[in-house]
Amino acid sequence: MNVLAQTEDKLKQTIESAVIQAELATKEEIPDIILEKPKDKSHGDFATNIAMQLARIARKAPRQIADDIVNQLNQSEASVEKIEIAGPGFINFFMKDDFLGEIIPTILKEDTEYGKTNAGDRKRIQVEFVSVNPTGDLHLGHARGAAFGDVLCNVLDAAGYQVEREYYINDAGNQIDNLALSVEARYLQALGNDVDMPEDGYHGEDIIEIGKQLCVEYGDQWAVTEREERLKFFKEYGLKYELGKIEQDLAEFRVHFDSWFSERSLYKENKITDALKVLDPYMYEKDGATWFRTTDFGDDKDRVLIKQDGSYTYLTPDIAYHKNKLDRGFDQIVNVWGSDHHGYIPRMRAAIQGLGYPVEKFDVKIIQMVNLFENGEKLRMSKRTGKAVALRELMEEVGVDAVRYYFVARSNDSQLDFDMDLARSQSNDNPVFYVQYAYARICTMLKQAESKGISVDNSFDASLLTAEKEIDLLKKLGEFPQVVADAAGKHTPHKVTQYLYDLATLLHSFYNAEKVIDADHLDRTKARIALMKAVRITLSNALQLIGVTAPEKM
RNA sequence: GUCCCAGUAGCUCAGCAGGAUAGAGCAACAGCCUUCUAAGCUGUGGGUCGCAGGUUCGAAUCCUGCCUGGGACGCCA
Repeated sequence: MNVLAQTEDKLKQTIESAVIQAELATKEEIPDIILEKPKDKSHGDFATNIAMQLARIARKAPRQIADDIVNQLNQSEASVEKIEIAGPGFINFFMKDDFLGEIIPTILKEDTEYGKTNAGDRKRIQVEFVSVNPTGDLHLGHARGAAFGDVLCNVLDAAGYQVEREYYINDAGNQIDNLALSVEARYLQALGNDVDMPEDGYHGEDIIEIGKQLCVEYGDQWAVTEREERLKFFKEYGLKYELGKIEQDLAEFRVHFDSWFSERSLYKENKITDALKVLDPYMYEKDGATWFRTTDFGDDKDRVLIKQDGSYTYLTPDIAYHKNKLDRGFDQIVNVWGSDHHGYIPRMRAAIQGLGYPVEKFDVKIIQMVNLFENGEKLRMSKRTGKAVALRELMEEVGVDAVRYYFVARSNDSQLDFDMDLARSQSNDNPVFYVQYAYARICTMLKQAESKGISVDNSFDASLLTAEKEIDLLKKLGEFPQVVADAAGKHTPHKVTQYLYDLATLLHSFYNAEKVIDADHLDRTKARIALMKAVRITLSNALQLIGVTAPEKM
């Protein structure tokens, strides 16, 4: 249940009927009533700009309209304590604090469910993310996409969407052939031969490792085998090795998928030719290749589907893949892509439309670059040079909690500077510790209470929570379900991180201002313990959403 | 040349389906531990919201142009 939202809905309805009763507008004319939480506490708990919006319709001065509304408003029905008209015509509402009394019991009752809503209306949404080619290690940029996608899914799930997480495996096509050739070269090198890497080869350490491993397992067996057969085997071997490593790294990063979709299955099940049949009206032959007229759908140039040599471009199976996704009946499919793929969006949008699907179902989240800093200097990362900073390295260096926190703390379309030293530091500079410390602090207090024989059951008198810091905490706690729903609806998981930080700040501030355990005021102690339990639950649920641990002791 | 993202305090970033005096952290400065963990708290200073127009009662937020930084513009993936 969402206590705050209920209060808000009630208020909106009351305002609307006041507007109608004051004959300022008819029911059809009234714009959506917008209630905002003013930044400044002196502007009340909620404010609305409805009087300004009605100025044109009612043909009156906004402040006069505001007066009329206030005169018609049934205050007690909406639990309003006080109303003020301010500025150009804002109506500020100061709510009775009694609704706050419901917050703690709600949280204690809902426990791990607190924060969940049905805002998403059970809509089916699929999020495809990471989908890294199985040709090398996951690096920084992938990790950011992984963290973003994972938290987005968590948030969507909590907001009542039916979420499916999918990883698209590029296990067909050129890059996999290159993998086989690279493995071959490293294998032969491991046997002591002087062989050059292929031009488009993968130079990562991992391929060297595969070469050595093959050498240990098979000796020179594959060197004397016919090349075609050798490459076929190396392809499968390399694929399995790389994919295994990716899956393992992701698991350690606390990222799991509901399905791993193989590009090869598209070939096997003729999905590509099926898709091409549908696109046929938009296809034409030129220069010995087959083109897709994406310009019909706003792309800046047409795209090749079938190359001169008869093979598909990368786009072609990807179109079939997206057709397959949409055929599965999702209300929305979300793709999380690195910023270097943003130019790919127009042609995929064209494909969606060419396939006959509404383009609104297709959404892409672009993840901007990550710049890594250590000792004040920028570290380069490049898969080709083999000097990539791998996710694995990062997890070992700074820990999963810090990496995940930093990666979801920022909006996906801002570039991110990741400071290794800061993420590693166990100091108050580090927001991860700051938030976790709030949780640990509460755990300590509750243990303390128990050891002093103070019962921590759920009976308490909410009316004893009247200190300013207590009211602030209660209001913040009440916002949580809306924060989650908002993060889900706007695809902005970083709002959860922000909320966590704010809640932790209020907790620390409260902690320094008020004493929780006080043998001389047992009733107040019990009320504060209940408050602490509610904060603990909310912190824990929020941390769970971003996939960061909640330590009981630090 | 075209397209995408960013430009907000010294630094890193929120805020951007228009709203009141633009926020946070770090850094700087000044305080707070005989009291539940000082990995904390309290306070002070710090801004032409890249620039210029436009729309509006009202613009950091919307529109246009320009500037700067990053990225993308393959019959690569």
